[in-house]
Amino acid sequence: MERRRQARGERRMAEILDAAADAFAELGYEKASTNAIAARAGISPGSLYQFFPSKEAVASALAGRFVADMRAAHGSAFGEADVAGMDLDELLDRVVDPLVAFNLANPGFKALFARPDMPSALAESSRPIQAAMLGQVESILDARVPGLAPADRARSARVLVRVFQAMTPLVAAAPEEERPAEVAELKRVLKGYLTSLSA
Amino acid sequence: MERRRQARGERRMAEILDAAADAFAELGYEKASTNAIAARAGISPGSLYQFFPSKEAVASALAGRFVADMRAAHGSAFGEADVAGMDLDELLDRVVDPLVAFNLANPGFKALFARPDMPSALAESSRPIQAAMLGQVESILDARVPGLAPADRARSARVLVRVFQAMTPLVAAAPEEERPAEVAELKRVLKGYLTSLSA
DNA sequence: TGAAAATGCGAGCGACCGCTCGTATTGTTC
DNA sequence: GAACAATACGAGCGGTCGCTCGCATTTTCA
Repeated sequence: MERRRQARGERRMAEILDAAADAFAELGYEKASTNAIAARAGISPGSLYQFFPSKEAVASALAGRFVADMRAAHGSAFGEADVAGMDLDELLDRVVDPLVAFNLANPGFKALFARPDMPSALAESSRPIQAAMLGQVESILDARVPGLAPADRARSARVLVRVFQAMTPLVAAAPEEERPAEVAELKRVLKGYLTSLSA
Repeated sequence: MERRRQARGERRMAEILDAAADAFAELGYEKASTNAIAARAGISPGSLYQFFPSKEAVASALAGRFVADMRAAHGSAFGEADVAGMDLDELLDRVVDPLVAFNLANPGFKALFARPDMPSALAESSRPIQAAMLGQVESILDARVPGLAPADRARSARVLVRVFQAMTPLVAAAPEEERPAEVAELKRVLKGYLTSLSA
């Protein structure tokens, strides 16, 4: 079902995803109309549909690109060093800072991944990264809190991811000089919870 | 600008708010159309607009009713007893349990309050709820952590409310037998953060 | 009892949505 | 350069949305 793409077409697709990320960030998924996305990309509505069969497909492709970008930029920082022995503050710095930076650098990201009411195909696209993040967090938990039962570990991982997702918009919305303080609070929440788990 | 209402009109307004709460809970704010709300209330679209000038006004009135209901049901538990001297676990029980119960008993509530990404129109309508919650939490913080600077206190209140908002859907989505465990995790997060603030 | 006010109706307006289609242009292949 | 695929256009389709308006019915009150 794949059609032959020209180099120009590949470029167009990237431009469309850029425009979609912009529009999603500024307007949210629902209010970012396909015509508006096309206009931001400097093309006609019809041209958008030369490359993506639906609005959902655009979002899905954008989600895929976010996943790839995140893996490329920060994937290694997640699970490589000796998590078990590291100072808790340092561990939090190593995990939280790159993720916060990615969220700030990609404002459209949260519109696609931090939503409770997502279109089904969109939820499907975001499942890999959700699962990956949960898995990484679970492996960290496994190293830091060895006595945890699997069900409790899974639940705690969900809690940690959820707290991060909830706090990130607070960080992004804060004026720039307030951000370090907001990030510190995010880490404080996570640290308090992790400390409580170890006790 | 107020018009004279008959008793029937007051009843209708309550029915419309009931229908709106239903529709918001089931469909979310955006997809709950005013015609659908009117249909659920058993009236015509025109009749709905006899009582509310816009969809946002319906949401705003519903938010107001939620605040009143919450105050009536659990308001006393929030700020009356000696918050300062109370055991932290007991304080959390007294604050969290009624709020969780209210959320579970009023499924439409989370569409107005516990939604991480709030459209601007909705944000305005739900501000009374947010303001009420922040104020209560700030007064508790004032009693429990007296050394906190006003700006830090406000920030911490935002963090606590945000965490609660983020965790509540997790509680609501969990199967009934899992809920106590999820609530316990919610309290654990809040306790860890509060403990960290006092240190 | 009769006029005025409040309540009730529902077809439909104007705006916008995701998306299509006929057609024109550009690029590739031989 | 001819044949064909890929790219580009934009008016407009079918549909939904929040909301209106002309008009019928019920209630209030003098």
